[in-house]
Amino acid sequence: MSDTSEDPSRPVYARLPSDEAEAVAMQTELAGCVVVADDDRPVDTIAGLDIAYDKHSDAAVATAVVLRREDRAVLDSAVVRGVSDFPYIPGLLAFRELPLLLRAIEALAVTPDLYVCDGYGLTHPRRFGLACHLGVVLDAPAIGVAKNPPHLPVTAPGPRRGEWTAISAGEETVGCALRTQDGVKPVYVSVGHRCTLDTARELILELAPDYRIPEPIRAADQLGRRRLAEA
DNA sequence: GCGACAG
DNA sequence: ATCTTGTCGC
Repeated sequence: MSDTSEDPSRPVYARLPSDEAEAVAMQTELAGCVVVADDDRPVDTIAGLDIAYDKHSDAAVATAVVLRREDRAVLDSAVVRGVSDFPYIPGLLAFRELPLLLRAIEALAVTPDLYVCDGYGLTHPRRFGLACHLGVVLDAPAIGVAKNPPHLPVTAPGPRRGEWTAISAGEETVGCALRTQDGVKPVYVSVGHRCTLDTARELILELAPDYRIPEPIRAADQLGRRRLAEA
């Protein structure tokens, strides 16, 4: 069902910003587009996204894996090899990863109801992490799940699966630390676009029944490393 | 006040 | 992200 005849629907990435200042300006402007509210449509399919990098070459493999929420079965997946044209700069991860992730998403045959990104959503210095950027560009529900905490005061949640604490920046709540398994380090969940933090937190917990990392991201991560090791 | 910030 | 084995525990 993918029609590649035309897609001027990505003005944001007609070109990458030429320097940090421009990137920051883009984020600051786009941050106003983020919607923090749940859609009416139910979430039945979720896509996990990730990028694996080769150790010595500049090769990168972006993966998108769509899982059925009901049983977390894999419904579809896409892999795309490429190179990042932007370096990793704290706070500007989206400019490094989004182009490749979008290509992987385009290669999917199934359009997921929601995307789960590896990294921050609103838990970002300018409230516009990778998950927000992806969500706004696709105008789709998105959630960010990071393995490391932001430089904000974070109170450790209780030791049991499901326990969590809110993460605030000033007066606003920008995310939460969520314990997805008993006794493991928490993951940091934040809204990317078109969903609420409560929904994001509940969904991520539901999607992580056996491991610390939620299944969508875990599946994408594993697929990426496999394909990187193969060819 | 300055600097620290996902992958 | 990536470099890296065995080992402790359920």
